[in-house]
Parts: sequence; structure tokens; C-alpha cells
Amino acid sequence: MTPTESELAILRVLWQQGPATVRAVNEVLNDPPPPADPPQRPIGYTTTLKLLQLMAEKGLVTRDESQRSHVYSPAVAEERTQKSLLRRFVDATFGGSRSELVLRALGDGQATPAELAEIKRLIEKLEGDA
Amino acid sequence: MTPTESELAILRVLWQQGPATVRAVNEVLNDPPPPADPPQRPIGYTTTLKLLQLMAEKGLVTRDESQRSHVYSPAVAEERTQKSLLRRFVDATFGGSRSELVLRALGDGQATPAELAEIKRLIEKLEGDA
DNA sequence: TTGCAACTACGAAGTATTTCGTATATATTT
DNA sequence: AAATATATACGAAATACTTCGTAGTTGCAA
Repeated sequence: MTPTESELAILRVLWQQGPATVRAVNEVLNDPPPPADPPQRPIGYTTTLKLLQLMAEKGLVTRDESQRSHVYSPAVAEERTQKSLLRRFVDATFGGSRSELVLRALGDGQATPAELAEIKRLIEKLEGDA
Repeated sequence: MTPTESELAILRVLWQQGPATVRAVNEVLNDPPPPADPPQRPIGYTTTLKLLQLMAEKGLVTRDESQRSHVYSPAVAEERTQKSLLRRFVDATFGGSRSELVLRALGDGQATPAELAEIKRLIEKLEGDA
């Protein structure tokens, strides 16, 4: 099961913060740590609640109801979710070509030297494995 | 203006084939060249027509009505569109980090040596420019 | 113990996207 | 010339996603 964009925003909070209440999630969404920008319009508390309830039904999160304020935890792994979203995106946008994706991602002169070095290191590691 | 997923599928046809009629677009959508898979359910002709009409209103395509069968052309550039979709995707999925994206894209051991070499070349070129 | 604050549940409206049926017009075939 | 095939236009249903109001409950403070 793959999350929608709003659901993904919530999952990202849970992946970063660990198990959290609706209120905690909602606060992070409305006042995210830099470099993310806060939403144009604040997200209502019951909006976040409803999304978490739907996500629990879909199996994207689990919840602990032992306290009055339920505590939600991610039920899908970050890496697995990112990969599956990426697959879909690469198929739709680049006809499945990963290298076209990377070329576009790096090819605009905005990547920092540190980013480039990191990726180069990764490639050399992958080449070594083969 | 950024296309939805269905609109993007149509744009990809137009980018590849050049100006085309509704029928031609619809046929490619339903019987795409490999490695793409055909849709589970065929896409109706009037569905494609309607989408192209909406896209024309949005400015994603232009159309030549001088013939009875109108001829549609892309009105947005492939690279520009891909970049803008990519930006949004990276923001939503990787918090804006391009290098995380690339790590995920290459980090599953599925990239071919040729792909890796190509990307490495690109990186070295970018490093040289800086 | 009364009232206020914070919580969950959930229906339902709002918005975006996708799909298609039908009406109508124009070309082509028989 | 009639029948058939192929076009566009467009309303509107179908689906998916997002947002919120309100009802009802529970805890806490005055």
C-alpha cells in the first residue's frame, strides 16, 4: 500500500520523530523544521486525525489506544516506501529510466560539491561490488 | 502549469512522436512501445479526447484545427516539465534532498554498469565545471 | 460539581482527476 | 443518396483525495 502525498507528509514526521500523538504530528506539520516551509494554510487538527485514522485502516500506521491520546507509529519502512514511490515516479516521468532521472536531478548545476562527492563514492562502491 | 499523471502520459507520447491526432495518441497509450506495459483496461477514445481538450485549455498542448482531425502538439518542454515534477517529488519524498533521491535510485543494486559509468561521467563533468 | 479543555469518531462537503455516454457534424463507402 | 464510419463537444458520473464541523466522551481545574 502506497501513501498519498498528505499521508506521506505524516509518515515523514513519524519516521523522524518516532511514535507520536495526533497533536504532536499536527504541530510538526504546521511548524516543520527548516528547510521545509510551513503550509500556506494551517492544517486543522481533525484533518490530521482523520488522515491518521484512514492510514491506520490502510495499514500504513499502527496505533496504541491504551492511553486516551492514541499513539501512532509508522507501519511501513521508510526505505521501502521511498523505493516504491520512486519506481512509480520514474515509470511515469522517465519511462522507467533511472539514469535519466539522475541526469535530471544532477544536471542543473545546483548540486553541491559535497553531494556530488557523496554520490560518486556510492557509484564507486557499487562498481566495486559488481 | 504542471501535468497530472494521465496528462503526463499523453505529453510523453507527444514528445516522442511529435504532433499527433487524438486517435494516434490514443493508440499509443493503449499499445505502448516496450518496455512500457499496456494499460489493464483500454483507455476510451473520448477519454483521450477530453484530456487533450482540457490540456489545451490549461496550455499544456496547442492544437491545429485546420483539419477535421485536430492535431495536438506539446506546448511545454520535456526537460522543464520533468524538472518541475522532480522538484515536487523530491520535496515530498526526500525532504528536498537530491542526493538521497539518487542514493535510493542507485542503491538497490539494479543499476547496470553502463548506467553507473554514464552517471559517473556526468558527475566528473559537473565537478570539472565548478 | 460544574465547567472548560482536549480527545476520538465519523459523516459529509469540497476539490481534483478520470472516464465515458450521447449529441451532433462531417467525411467516406456502397 | 443512404448508410456507415469517424470527428468534436460537452455534461456528468465515477473515483480519489482532502478538509472540516459536530457530536459525544473523558480528564482536569476552578
